[in-house]
Amino acid sequence: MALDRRSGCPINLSLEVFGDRWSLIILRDMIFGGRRHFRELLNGSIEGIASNILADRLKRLMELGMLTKADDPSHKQKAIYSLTEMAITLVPILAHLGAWGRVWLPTSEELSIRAELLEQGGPPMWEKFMDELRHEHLGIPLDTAGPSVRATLQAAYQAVVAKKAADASPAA
Amino acid sequence: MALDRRSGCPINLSLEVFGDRWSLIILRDMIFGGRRHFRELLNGSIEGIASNILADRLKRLMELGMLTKADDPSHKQKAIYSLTEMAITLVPILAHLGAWGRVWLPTSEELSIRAELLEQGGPPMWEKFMDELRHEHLGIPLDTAGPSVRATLQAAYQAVVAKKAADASPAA
DNA sequence: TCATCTGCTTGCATTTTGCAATCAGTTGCA
DNA sequence: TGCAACTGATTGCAAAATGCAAGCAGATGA
Repeated sequence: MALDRRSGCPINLSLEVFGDRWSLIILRDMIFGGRRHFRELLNGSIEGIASNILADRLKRLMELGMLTKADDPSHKQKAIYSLTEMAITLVPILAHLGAWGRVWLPTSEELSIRAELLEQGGPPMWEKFMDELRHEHLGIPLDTAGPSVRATLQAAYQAVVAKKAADASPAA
Repeated sequence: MALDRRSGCPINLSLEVFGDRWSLIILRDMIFGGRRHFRELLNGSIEGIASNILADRLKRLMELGMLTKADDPSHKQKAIYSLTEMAITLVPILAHLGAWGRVWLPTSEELSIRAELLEQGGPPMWEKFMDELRHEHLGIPLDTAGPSVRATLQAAYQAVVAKKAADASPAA
């Protein structure tokens, strides 16, 4: 499935790549959720993607050069999907998208804490995150130390979830 | 037409607002093309939007709070569409989208010059542009002087078109 | 008077989506 | 060895979205 090429406008072409309801959700789950397998993406999706749509989008994203697929040595039927540099450079767009949504839309607190931290971190944090993704997905050596950006975001998410649970049942 | 609310994730909610093939195209034409009327959007769209889709999206964007509609005093049948602050703050996202598309997708030279300038200008230029849009669409006083960002982008576009035409027929 | 323009609707064919069931092969465990 | 669970998908079908062409009533300008 190639691009429609309705026009050569960069915004239009970008929309033709991920201007649908699922492609960016899948990439979001791979980037921020660290998911690499079909089932992880299928069952881990809070939005509830259907398996045929997931299969179709993975195929399409591969054809567009956003993903690659490799055999998982631990299981003959498992496939590992990897982000390409093309997909990794979407991080700033996802950060902006999250920041905008957090301001204007009825987001939930626990799901928007990541967007908030990512916005506060700004371009330096995005760059660090992209380097981590390059390491994970492309095998490029990583020279930064300390906790990963994803782990930091994930910890903040867990903290909000824990706090909300504590608030809901204050009995010790 | 309200949000689906598949989840409270800010990225997901943003996609539910403009994660389709036309909403952002319409906003792009209003923001960068300065279009305010139905027919301008219909006939000026290089991607060729259909009139029923345009009508549906304008209605939806109004319901979502991205646009408002007012009577045009010059013509009893004309309506003027205006961007809200919610839509104006999409400028940085559109800038990133354009920058990403310019790198990774087969854009045309004349249609990507605006994205290039907008990327070079960075956040200061985006802020200036947003102030201009607030002036145009919300009536907020403008204190910056000099040529508008849109005029600058438009002039660059025209220059590329002229250059290409000259290259195609070099005879003086 | 009359062609043109205004925003927008209608009808209909095609495409995309969502949902549930299913598939063939692989694996881990008893 | 047997068998349930898991692997990445595919299939069939209904519902929804999209694309296209035509049309609409009222307003405007010459």
